Amino acid sequence: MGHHNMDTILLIEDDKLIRQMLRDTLERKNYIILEAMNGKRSLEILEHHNVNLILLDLTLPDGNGANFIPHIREKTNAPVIIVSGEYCKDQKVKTLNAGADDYIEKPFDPDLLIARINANLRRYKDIKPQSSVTRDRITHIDDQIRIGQWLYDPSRYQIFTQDGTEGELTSSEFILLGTLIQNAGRALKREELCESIRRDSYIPTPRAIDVKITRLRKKIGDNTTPPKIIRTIRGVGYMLSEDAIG
Amino acid sequence: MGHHNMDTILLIEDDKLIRQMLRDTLERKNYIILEAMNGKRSLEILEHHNVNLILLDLTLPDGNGANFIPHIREKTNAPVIIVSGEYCKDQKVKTLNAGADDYIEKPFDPDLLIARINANLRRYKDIKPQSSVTRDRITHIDDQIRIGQWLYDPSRYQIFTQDGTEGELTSSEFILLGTLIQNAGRALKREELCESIRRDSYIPTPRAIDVKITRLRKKIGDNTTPPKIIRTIRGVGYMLSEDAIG
DNA sequence: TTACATTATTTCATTTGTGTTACAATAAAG
DNA sequence: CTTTATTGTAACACAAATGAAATAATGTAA
Repeated sequence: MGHHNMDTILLIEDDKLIRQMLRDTLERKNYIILEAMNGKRSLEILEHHNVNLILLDLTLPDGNGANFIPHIREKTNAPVIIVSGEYCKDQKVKTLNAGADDYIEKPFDPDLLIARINANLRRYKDIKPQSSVTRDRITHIDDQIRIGQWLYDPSRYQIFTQDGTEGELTSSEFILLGTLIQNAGRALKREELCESIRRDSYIPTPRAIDVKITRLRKKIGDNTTPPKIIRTIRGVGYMLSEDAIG
Repeated sequence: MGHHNMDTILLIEDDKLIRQMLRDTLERKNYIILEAMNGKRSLEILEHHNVNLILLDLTLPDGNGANFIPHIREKTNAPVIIVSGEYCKDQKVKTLNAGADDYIEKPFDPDLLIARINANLRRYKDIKPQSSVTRDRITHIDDQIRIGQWLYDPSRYQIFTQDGTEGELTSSEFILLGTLIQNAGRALKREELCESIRRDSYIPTPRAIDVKITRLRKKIGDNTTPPKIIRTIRGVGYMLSEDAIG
């Protein structure tokens, strides 16, 4: 995909006009832009997207921007460039110590900003060759599928044995199993599995998946040690064995 | 940490004012917004980011929006909602056939738009388990890669021999190997390797890498003296031999 | 060769990750 | 509303992985 320079920049800036100005400037240089009007939101965005560089305003409605740097660092190592309203040497030192990578004052020359951004991106890439996580396409199950000694029946939201005996999966266990089946032979992280069973406005902790997996294993009879159908991928999550389906 | 509803919406719309209006409306509902002013750029953005839903204007500078649907579908299965300037039944049918999921006309009621968006997101999630972007340091190697006599399989977080025998790498050994593969032919400093496997808030001593390398060499069968696959670069660190991969 | 520096390997206490149960919170059913 | 089923968290036991330290082996320079 040889588009060079398609890096993503997250703008954390409360002033809408400045955001818009920055967006215009940077989009002209072919960057992909994400905007956050405050610190809290920026963290939420980082939870969902890989960004290559962050422009961080110091005066945010929910606190001094510098205070967010540690939280940003928990989520990404992308370079953080501070955009400060007025020059203040103490503050500069303080923010750089806090983990910022560069510091630039308003008003700034657009070309200078671009230059700084490029320099930081270059440095970042030298240290960490890293790109966005790939996302496999997942197909919908519409036919019955054999899973172990069971038949997974999407139309009835339940599993059955050959002789018609009905399983006892709850709906979320059924969905979880479906997700595993759709991705058989691929290790799924707890977070991915969480997504598949989450109810609106509530996301369980990753450990809740362990409990569900335990129950699921028991109900489908995956009782060898270690389990053969739903395998544990230590440090990652779980994977349905390809041998188990058909 | 309930970030529910933190879905990402890609706006494909040439009119800046409408883009801005949509952004305002949707950001108020906590969606993350990406903007593309034309079809070509939208495809580039999709190359880099996972989006949950797409709002597609039909009148774009580089062609009718409907023509982009197949290209969008090559990159994502996220629902596409057409935003049309004027109502035209033929066009509606045509775009829905082309793969759009919903159709809404300008001018539209913001609440209606939100309702349609939510409905489509819900439907999409019923079908596809959605993995949020994760930030772990797992390699982004997409395909299996030969390494020595092994096959490095990112989807299973494990290495395998030609005949399917499974390796015994731990997840961090697997990640370490991935880092070496990504940088094959380049000597990596211990500090760099530390980075790739470090757990949150803990940085091991560089010597810990030696131990991991020893274990890794043993497990991949790199047992010549000196080792040929993972070579020691004295005074620097380690380097994966380019001959070993393919 | 020796003397020194760097890396390899083993050991083992510590840390981390997972399986499981019990229970509380929540949703569903009567 | 009460009862029941489902669900997720907390707690604990256990297993695996990890890395610091000690020791052995190897490379390097003189």
